Amino acid sequence: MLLYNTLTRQRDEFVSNEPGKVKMYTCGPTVYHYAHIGNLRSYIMEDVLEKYLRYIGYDVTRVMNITDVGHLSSDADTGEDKMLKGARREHKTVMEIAKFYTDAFFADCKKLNIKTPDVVAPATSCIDEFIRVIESLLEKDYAYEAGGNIYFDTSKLKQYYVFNDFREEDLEVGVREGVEEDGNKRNKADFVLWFTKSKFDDQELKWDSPWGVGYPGWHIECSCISMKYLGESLDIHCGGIDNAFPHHTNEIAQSEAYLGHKWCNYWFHVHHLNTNSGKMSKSSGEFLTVSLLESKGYNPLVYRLFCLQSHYRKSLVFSYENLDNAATAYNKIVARLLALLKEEQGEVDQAAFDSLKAGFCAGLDSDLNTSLGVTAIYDVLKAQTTPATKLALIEDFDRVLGLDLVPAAKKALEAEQTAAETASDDPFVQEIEEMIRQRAEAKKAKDYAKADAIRADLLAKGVVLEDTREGTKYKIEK
RNA sequence: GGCGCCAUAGCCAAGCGGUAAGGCAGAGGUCUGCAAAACCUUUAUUCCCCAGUUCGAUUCUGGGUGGCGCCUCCA
Repeated sequence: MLLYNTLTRQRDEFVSNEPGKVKMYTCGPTVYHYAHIGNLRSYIMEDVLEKYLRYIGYDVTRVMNITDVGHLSSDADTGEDKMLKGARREHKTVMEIAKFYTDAFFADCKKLNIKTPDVVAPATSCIDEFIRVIESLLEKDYAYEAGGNIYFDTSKLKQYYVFNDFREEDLEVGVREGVEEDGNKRNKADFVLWFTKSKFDDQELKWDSPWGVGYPGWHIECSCISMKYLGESLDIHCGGIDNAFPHHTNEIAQSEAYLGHKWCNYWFHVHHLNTNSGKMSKSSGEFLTVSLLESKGYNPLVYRLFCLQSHYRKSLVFSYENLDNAATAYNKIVARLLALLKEEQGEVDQAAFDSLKAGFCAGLDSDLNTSLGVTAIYDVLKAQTTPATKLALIEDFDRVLGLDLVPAAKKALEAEQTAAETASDDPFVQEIEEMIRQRAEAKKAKDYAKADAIRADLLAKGVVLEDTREGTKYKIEK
């Protein structure tokens, strides 16, 4: 398959280091708050990538970190740790906060059909590895101590800016409000590997190290966790586009300085979900969560479909209008599948199956074009083939798309059957059926005023009527 | 200021040099007393603008314009 690689800035044919196997790393969430649906867009698209690689036969090992320490809110050592800030806000310990939001994150993932990675490692579980790598970087002279902290020396690298053609003199430090420059740095781009000087007395997470009691910098965790579980070479590293610089740039710097060879071949970056007012972030703007969408009556998988209809490398604007659009599309697909389930199934036509499957793969092979993957669903629904073939294909595609389309249709079918079974002895249902009977008589007698009155009466009781060719059907709305 | 991504109908969106997929919404039709649903048909002479390359450009190149992102909180 072709995959856009931020490192080469083009679509490269994907070739794994070891035939048939893929080692994949994902930057996980910082667990001081709920994930918003913009964060989750990245995880959805990465999930599709992982599932597609498995679909085309790769044995994938995927690792994700949980950032539960070490994110400062400013450049210098004066900022507040985000975890601590969250803890203080909610009067809990840092570890309680981390546990709570880690659980919340995976609960959201489950609702969105995002598979949990094979390995999930909290940063706080790998402190020994961080220290070992930092010690090695110091020995190799890639790091230095200043003002009590350990810094990575970016001037020791042949090429530091791998994703962007930045020139150091053009970088503006402190362009954002509240960011101060750290005077301990030898070079503008240097970054902290280990902090020993915490400005806050109640810093809860501290570990002993050769340089004093402290805590790790932000970037070291991803490098170390990846190497701990996936070894010295990585096939694909995923994350949001905003992480390309400085986070991923720094990961490459420290990892390759430590290893002495190339570390990761493909860099997969998902672009942002925006609102009309710009980027959605944890610290500003509208904060949309999966729970919020659910409370407004949306199936979380509708949001997944919304994301899949766009390409991961395009910024996507969220609006309820567009989400409604996706909801209608989702429900229509499920309704068509429900109709297929009720038909005579027939045999699976292998030739049709293979040709439609090839269409689906052609889309995803082309830099994970999920929009074409969704189009493949419609191609199947419109195809001249048996219901069994169509259902088998949609179920097959769903191994990648994760929309639960056939299960949703089966559930609807079951609900219909259960309703039909229990209907006969439910007095409310008997009443409805009696009224429908009276309405049919009124219609026959062309007494439409009475027929409409009965319909209005039923509507008031929450019963919606539909006249179909097979007779009058009703739905009880809750 | 520097660097990068993007621009296709009312909205979302595909398209990778050969004459504009798909979805949602809309319109017309079948069915219907009406409504709803379902099904069928239909909706961009043109892809932000200006040059250039080419037999041919939405696709490539250069220059604009506009939107978004990054430049030590961020997915």
